Amino acid sequence: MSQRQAKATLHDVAAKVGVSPRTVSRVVNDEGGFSEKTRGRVLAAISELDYRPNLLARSLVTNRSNTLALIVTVIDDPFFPELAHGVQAAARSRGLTMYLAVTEDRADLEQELLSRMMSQAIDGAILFPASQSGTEPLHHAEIGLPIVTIDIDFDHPNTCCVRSDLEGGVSLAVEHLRSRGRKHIAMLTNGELPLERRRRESAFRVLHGAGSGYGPAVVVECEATYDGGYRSMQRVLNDHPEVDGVFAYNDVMAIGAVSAIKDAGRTVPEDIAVVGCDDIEMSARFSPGLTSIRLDRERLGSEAVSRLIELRDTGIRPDPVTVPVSLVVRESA
Amino acid sequence: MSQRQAKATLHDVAAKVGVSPRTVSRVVNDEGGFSEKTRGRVLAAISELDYRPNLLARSLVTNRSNTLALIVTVIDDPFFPELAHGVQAAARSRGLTMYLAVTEDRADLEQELLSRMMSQAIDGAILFPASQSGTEPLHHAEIGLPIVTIDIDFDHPNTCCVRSDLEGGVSLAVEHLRSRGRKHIAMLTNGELPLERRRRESAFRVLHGAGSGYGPAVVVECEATYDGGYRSMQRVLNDHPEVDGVFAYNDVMAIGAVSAIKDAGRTVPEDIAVVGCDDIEMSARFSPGLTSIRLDRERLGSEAVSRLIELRDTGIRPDPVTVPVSLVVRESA
DNA sequence: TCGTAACGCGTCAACGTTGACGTAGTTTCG
DNA sequence: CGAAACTACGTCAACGTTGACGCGTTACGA
Repeated sequence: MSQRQAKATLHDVAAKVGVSPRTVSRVVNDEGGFSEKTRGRVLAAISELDYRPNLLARSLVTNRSNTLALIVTVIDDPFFPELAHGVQAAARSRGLTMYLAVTEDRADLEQELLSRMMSQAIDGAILFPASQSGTEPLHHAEIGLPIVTIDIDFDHPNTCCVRSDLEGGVSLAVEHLRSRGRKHIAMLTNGELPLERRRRESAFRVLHGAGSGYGPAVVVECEATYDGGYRSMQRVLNDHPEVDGVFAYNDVMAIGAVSAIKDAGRTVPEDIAVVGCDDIEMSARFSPGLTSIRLDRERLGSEAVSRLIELRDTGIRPDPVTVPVSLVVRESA
Repeated sequence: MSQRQAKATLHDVAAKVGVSPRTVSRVVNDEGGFSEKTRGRVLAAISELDYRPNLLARSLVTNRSNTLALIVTVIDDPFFPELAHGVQAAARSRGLTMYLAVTEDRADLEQELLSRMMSQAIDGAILFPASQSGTEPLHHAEIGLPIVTIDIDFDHPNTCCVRSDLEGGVSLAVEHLRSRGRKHIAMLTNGELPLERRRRESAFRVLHGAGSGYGPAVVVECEATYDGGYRSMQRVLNDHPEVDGVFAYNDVMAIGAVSAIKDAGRTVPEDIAVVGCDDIEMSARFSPGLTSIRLDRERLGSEAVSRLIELRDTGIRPDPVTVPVSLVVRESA
């Protein structure tokens, strides 16, 4: 038997003070239009009854909840928790609460989450789209859920994109590897990702492919996990023994690759130099320290949040941004 | 100018079909009380108008949202994402959606989140309490938010606790270290944690303290981070050179400790054996592989979710559970 | 044949809040 | 001194849904 005392409402407070609920509402929202004396009495009653506004009812009428959601594919990859930090900080500084939701990289789950958020008057979503998600998120954008996507531009009015300069990252990585005397660079990438994300692959091919004086470009696709990196590195070692430099799609894969290289009895960076991407915290602690392309999570987070708010408030598509990346040199390359 | 077409409501569907909104509602919720013919026409209209129920309005009247929140202190520590997996799986299998929220171990943020969830008719929260959170969560439980806590028992009617057998874990770890011939075991623990979590410290002192034939027990408090583990291990190396075994509060700290040991020019496990706790995924990949006390996230997740639902539906406090732990032996001890 | 139950549906109020608007009473100012 | 503006409220409907209840038809068993 839970002795849950019924929650106090505006009416209860109003009755206690002897004013109308509307006046209490005005005090709660600090709208003005009440005397100082009334304000005092209302506030007293509020704290006495432990009144808390029902955000549900409020959202029902205002169609706004001051809540945003960050929807990511996985949280195993430490990059996403770190991104969540950035988003949370930006959201809080603007008075918004952030919820985090995980799609497990499944389009149906993504769909379901977006749908749910729409009908819960979540103000908007920052979405890292699932591999197979296609254009379904657009449907929600069309119906009115403002969506800011990360890295992938959906090119839709109620949508906006915040990207990292991944092509720039590819250049930084490849040029760094060259400056270390590497001639044969392989790229470990993620084949399940949507076309947009393949831009870095193109960038790599341009830099390092046939006709560049280097190459040919070795590009291996694999899952964006430690195991994926490990196995695809094994393949590279086997099929392309000439490779002396590796650029991985992300740090988790890079760490897997380093393990594979070590397990094959070769050394990093002497035999093969490795550069990752994301610069997750762990990379600095890994041994050897991982050289990586750093993505600026703070900046990504704040740009995404501010664009989401703009989208919500004006309905006008903000300009997309490209956040610069940087090279962090450690021992692995 | 976003061309957001107004969302369709029950009324719109009803008007289109020529029945009352109440009947449409019955079809949507599959309550029965309508003919097969009506059902068909309603469903047709629903898909034609792309009607989606407004969960907000529904929750306002039913006081239920089929949404639960997992509130954790941090997401940097990989244990929490892994726990989130367990909870998400359990929640989904019961038709609930999980949101994840982060308190950054701040009591005020925790407070705010709970408060927000209450007024958004979130069905309940699975809470990993912040260090300093005191008894404030109880306040929310009192007003009606079902809360399942992890590891820490608040002992309140509208609350329930799901624990790991951490004392058992301490025994497993200490006995394993002894079986490896270790005589002088240090424990790295987290001083900021609430009293309940200190139980493992007591367990350790009993097992290894004065009078046990071993000891004296060396217990060092530090932050539950990599750096915390690193620095406190440095202190141990300095102040207690006789120490040949270490049990850390969690794997992240253990990994920091291993790094400190290596940097001091000593070896793991030869000079000092290290056992962690949690058995996060990374521990298997770390070199040397970390021996650790494995907490069962799947089980924790499903126990927590089922208890939360029981609490919500019956209002009766379910029995608390203690989930067993196990020892995973790798190279570090 | 009639009473009764089941079916299929409608009506109405309520959930707790805010937007739009109205209205006394007071102040301001030309 | 009268019109206008302002202050401090109150009233009412609406947001979109569901719970409680009612009512006319049909079906069925005695």
